[in-house]
Amino acid sequence: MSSERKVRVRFAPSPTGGLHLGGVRTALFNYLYARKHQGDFILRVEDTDQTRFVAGAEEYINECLAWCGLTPDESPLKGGTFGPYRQSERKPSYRQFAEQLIEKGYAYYAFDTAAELEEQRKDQPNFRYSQENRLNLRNSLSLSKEETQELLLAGIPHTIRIKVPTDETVSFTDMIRGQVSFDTNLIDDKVLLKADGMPTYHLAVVVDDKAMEISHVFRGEEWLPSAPIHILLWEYLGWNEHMPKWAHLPLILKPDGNGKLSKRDGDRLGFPVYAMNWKDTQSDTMTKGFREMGFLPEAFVNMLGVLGWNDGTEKELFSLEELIEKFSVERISKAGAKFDFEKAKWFNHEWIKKTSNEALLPQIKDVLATHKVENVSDHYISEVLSTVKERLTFISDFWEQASFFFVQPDNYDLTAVKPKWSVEKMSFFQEVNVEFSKFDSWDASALETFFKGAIQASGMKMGELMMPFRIMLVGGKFGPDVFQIVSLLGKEEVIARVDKALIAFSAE
RNA sequence: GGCCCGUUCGUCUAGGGGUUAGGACGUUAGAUUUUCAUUCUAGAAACAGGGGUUCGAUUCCCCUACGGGCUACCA
Repeated sequence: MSSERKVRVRFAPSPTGGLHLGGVRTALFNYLYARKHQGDFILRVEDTDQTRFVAGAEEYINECLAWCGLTPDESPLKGGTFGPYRQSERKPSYRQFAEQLIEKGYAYYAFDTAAELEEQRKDQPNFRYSQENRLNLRNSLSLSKEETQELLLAGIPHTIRIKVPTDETVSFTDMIRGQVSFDTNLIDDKVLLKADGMPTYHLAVVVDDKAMEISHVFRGEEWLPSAPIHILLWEYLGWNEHMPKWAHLPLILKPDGNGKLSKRDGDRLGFPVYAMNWKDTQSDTMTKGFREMGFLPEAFVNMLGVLGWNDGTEKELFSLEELIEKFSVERISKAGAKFDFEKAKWFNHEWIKKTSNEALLPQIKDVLATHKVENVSDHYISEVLSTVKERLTFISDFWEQASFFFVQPDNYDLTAVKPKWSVEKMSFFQEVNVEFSKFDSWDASALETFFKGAIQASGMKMGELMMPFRIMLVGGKFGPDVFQIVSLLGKEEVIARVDKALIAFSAE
């Protein structure tokens, strides 16, 4: 948080509830650019539209960013020298700028009510409030000065609209797309200040970005069509030399059909779309998040970082620090990217493998706790984790992959044992169990040698006894190497499990 | 409808006037693991179409098609 910094970048979500993948990626690219250039990363909340404001959303956004490691230097909760960081708290300043534009002839009062305009649109589907028809509508351009004053003094509700010029071209350089041009005749006179005195996004971003000395704007491609409005505003307000550089990020698209990825797609296709669980108190619905699903923040950030960006090499696994180091705007692709949950899972798998047991331990303990497993030593959990780590896609898979290390199997896959079960096998295991009890050092390879030797001595086949042994220990045909399991479980436990299973196997 | 942006394997992408068009996810087949998963190896799989420019175009230009976005007193 230092105002001398040249690069100041902001992430400005609207607190409608939940933080979408696309939102996090926008935040990430903002963050990467800021850090890459030793600049500031700012969180501003755009809550001008009260009807869409959701309580608790601000804290939620903060938590999401913190989880991803994208902690803002300035934010509504943290403060900073350019506050306030909530748009709704900046209300007084907006009107002043809108009126300044009117004085300069770049904007005007419009008295048409929402209902009247609605009526117009009914008749003409292509209706636009623009230079073509603004003189036929009720505003300070078509009305006389006196009439306008009268209406204003009478307190008639009105908006302030930008007066878009005729026959001009607005062009600008987008850091991702290059030169982009718009014909002003095709741009409508957007509302700048609403009848309730609140600014629209168009006025607010420009005023706020100027006030907060924002140097670079990274936002979704959906904002490209309104960029000319913003550029006009920067010029009209006389701030041309402070205008930020623009970068319109490609969108994240639905995996199957067409269109932007939405919350509904996640529900429909069975994957999260929000960074963290979001509980909508109004509808009392819970939307699942990546965090709660068992994603590591490193994997989540990595996945988003390379969705529409790469460093030009074949490297795909990046930590946040590496992303900062390698990041360059020029390498952001122009086309939208369909979200692929399979690949997202792969990233998580890779990151689980990369992460140390110590770092994973707290989350593993949480998983165990949900299954009422407590009072297990960290050392033991860590040992178990080492044996099953590479089998995990999500942290929550730990239970499925390793529950038998903590609780005895209750059910056995008897169909795999029973048909070939025999008195010989029964007595083999009884004898082996006796031998087990005589072991002093409980070492995996020594046990393996012993067990295999015993099988040979019995004259039975290896496979006929290995499989039942496995099932005795874990309950089914799965899991890591048998003797690794044996050694981890410990002498007492193995003997107990064999005894227990023997009863189950011989029962009818 | 209008405007803007885009288009390389199914998906994410690398590449770039002359390449066997590379990688990853997924998929298929083998190997390993006397289980399952992992892992390893191999395979199938792409330059939207049509015109130019050029000795040569997937790469540059134009058109078409397709996809996406925007077209609110939402952001």
